[in-house]
Amino acid sequence: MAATHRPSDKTPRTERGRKTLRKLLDAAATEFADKGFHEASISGITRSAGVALGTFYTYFDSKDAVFRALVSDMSAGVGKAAREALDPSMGALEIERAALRAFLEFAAEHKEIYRIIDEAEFVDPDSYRTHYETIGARIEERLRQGGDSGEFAPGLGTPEAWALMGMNVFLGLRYVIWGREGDPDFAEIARRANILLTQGIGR
Amino acid sequence: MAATHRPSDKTPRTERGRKTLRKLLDAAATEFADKGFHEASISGITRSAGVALGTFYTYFDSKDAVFRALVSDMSAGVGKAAREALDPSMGALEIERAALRAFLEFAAEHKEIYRIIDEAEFVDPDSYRTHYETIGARIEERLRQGGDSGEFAPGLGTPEAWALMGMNVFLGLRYVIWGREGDPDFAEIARRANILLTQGIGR
DNA sequence: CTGAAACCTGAACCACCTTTCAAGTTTGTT
DNA sequence: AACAAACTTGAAAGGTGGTTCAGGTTTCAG
Repeated sequence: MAATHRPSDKTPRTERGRKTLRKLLDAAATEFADKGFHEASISGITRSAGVALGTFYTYFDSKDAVFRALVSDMSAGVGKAAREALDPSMGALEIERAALRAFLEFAAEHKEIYRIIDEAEFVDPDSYRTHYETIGARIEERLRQGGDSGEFAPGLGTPEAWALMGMNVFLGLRYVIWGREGDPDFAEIARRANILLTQGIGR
Repeated sequence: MAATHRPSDKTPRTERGRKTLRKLLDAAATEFADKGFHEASISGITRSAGVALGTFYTYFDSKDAVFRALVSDMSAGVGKAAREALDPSMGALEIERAALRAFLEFAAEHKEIYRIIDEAEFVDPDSYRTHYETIGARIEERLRQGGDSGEFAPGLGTPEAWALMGMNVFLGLRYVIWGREGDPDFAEIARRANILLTQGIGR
């Protein structure tokens, strides 16, 4: 049990190697997003990468290993996108609205990434949990700062952070992944979520 | 494509048959929860149910079929638990607190159910989507009634319902599935979520 | 230029599992 | 009791696809 996942250094040493590795990672992202982990096949990946089957094992120890590599790449990508959309000069509330909007837009542009991270719950539970715990901690920190600055109520903590994260994820699921004709746009969704956040649903 | 899933009536006609079907469903729930859909095997299910391999196919057309049957069973179970915890005599806000608390308690008692429903996103996307859309519609209806009675703000709709559902699901993930030593209890979580809901996070 | 390391190739190996089926047993009805 | 329908059995068919490997090609430091 408790697979150790030592890196088992397969880092390429030549330019050709780095090119091939990149082709394999890109092909794997598409293949996993299209078919899901189990329906995806190594031979599909290598075919679409334009290399022979055996080449795959020059760079990865297994099908699981390439999936893990992909998840950690992508989880980092989400964090980066969020950081770039936020500006410390904004007010705390404004930050939350911008974060949700950035998240929705990012998800819309990278639906494939989201399917892969979701499937990590089953293929690589540790990365999945780490992914959400990292984001949750970041939100919690923002709530705390908002409390310090007097914009938010004091005493907000983990439960509020996870509630907010869940809100955002489910709004993404409904309006990005399952979006329908006639749905409000992302800015409108972010605005309504923000109202809910400020005032609650009471009258 | 667009698999039709006709029921293909394999309903048992004798007492013995009904017993066997139940044993298979229970065994399947455990097997899928323990190992996930793809690692689970029919032979594992039949072994733990104490019947021969071939018997499985008297009751289900395929591995997918038993999974679908399980998801729809369990989705119904969640709905039933919620309905039983709610009483129309409660106020609208109180209903939301009771609903979250009932949900958390149900999840705690049926962790296996949640892993299975999550995996339906990949194994049987239609059931997965139907599951959340049904619950979302139910929440939306409650919000609307709260609006009519004057307890909630008017004009609450789908976005608010999905936000609330996401809140609940993620609180369940964090405090039920990934609960830690020293976490607040479910009543406390429901209370804090309720405050967030009434007053928002503003001061 | 040259040799060793890095990289590539694809057929074959192999472990695993879903599904089928023909033959036997049990149940319930007439 | 007698018979048909329901149910059970487990061996084996049939497929799939991850992984290995021995031999060939390319790269690059010295």
